[in-house]
Amino acid sequence: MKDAAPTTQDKILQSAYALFFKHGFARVSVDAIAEGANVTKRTVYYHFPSKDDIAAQVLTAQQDLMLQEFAHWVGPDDATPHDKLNNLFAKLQTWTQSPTWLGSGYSRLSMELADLPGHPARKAARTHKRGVEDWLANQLAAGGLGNPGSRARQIMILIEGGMALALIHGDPAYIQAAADAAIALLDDDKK
Amino acid sequence: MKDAAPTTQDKILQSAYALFFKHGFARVSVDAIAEGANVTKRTVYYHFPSKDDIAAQVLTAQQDLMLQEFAHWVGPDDATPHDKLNNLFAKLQTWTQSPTWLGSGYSRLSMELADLPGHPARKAARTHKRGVEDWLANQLAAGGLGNPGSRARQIMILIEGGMALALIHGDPAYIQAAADAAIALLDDDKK
DNA sequence: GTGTGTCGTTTCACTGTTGAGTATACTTCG
DNA sequence: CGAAGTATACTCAACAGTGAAACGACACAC
Repeated sequence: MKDAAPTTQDKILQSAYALFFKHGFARVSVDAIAEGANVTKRTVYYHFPSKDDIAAQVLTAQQDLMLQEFAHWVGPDDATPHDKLNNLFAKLQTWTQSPTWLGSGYSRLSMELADLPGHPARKAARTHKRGVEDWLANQLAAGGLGNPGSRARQIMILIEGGMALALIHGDPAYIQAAADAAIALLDDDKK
Repeated sequence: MKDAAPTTQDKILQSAYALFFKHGFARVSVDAIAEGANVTKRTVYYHFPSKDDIAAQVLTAQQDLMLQEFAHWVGPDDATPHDKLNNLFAKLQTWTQSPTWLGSGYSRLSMELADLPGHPARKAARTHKRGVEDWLANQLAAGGLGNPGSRARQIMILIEGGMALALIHGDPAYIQAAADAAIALLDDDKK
């Protein structure tokens, strides 16, 4: 197992990941990241040019993992879009009910840095969200559905809104409501 | 015109509003709030016990204004739910296209303070979102629709998700997609 | 109407802490 | 040796919050 000896870079990214996703960007210090990685701040600055850059790299590093996770969530490739959506939202609801869940890290960082559209972490978040939307559209297209692009976008909106309101109210019922809406839209032949 | 002499408290709240909604909570200093209100920091602390409390009062003060704004957006009381929704989303899209628009301040503050569910600003945000959802349900019920509660919740989710993704991508098309979904759900008799 | 006290408000000047980022020296390993 | 990586110790700025004094308007006395 290679994991027994993670590189210093990885240790830093892992520490930063945990802290950023818990407390956000501004309220995490580079000292705290260093401490979590068991190195000094100077070492952090040897591997990364700035705190902003660390945030961007954290998000980028998570991207593939998240897509794999989603792919796992929808279940077997040959399931119907209907079943895939149900599976996806069921897993999403489980996830949001975890006591350590604090929303989507990408969305949270984007909102915290709303006034800085050029921030590297913002770009990473955009790439991630677009990647998920595209992947979702492919899933729907593979299931033979019409308008996979606009359907995928609507599902993204429902997921995003559901997570946001579930977080704000601390109530997973918003995920269920989003799931219901997604299924209803899927069954709607007019679109 | 009484507005010519706003109280010191109001000046502080107004300054804090502008800064919090632009830069978020953590990246705004009490010194900056004071400067924007043309008072010293000590004066700020005379009127408010803490920075956290200022945030909460800013959100609370905006609450009624936002509801009035929404009421204005949906148009005449006797319009059909269909028309009201169309009006609402059209105005929402116009709003999000303003160059100074940076998302919902309530959502952004909630996300920034995700790890602090007991924070006074979080409570103010919950109250606000719940208020909008209830108002929306009343609008739908007044239009004679079934299941106004669950429909209102789905519309809230679409608004929330649409705004989040419009902000992340800088693309108002997400509001349009949310509007399409909302109308489709409204026309869907099964629900 | 001038003097004096008082109370609500505001300011000046300050504390102690923490922040991002850096100059430089040490270590370790090929 | 030399280069990559890590640590010590530092700079300088910004931060939330505070102590104590000054201001200003109004009240009451004479």
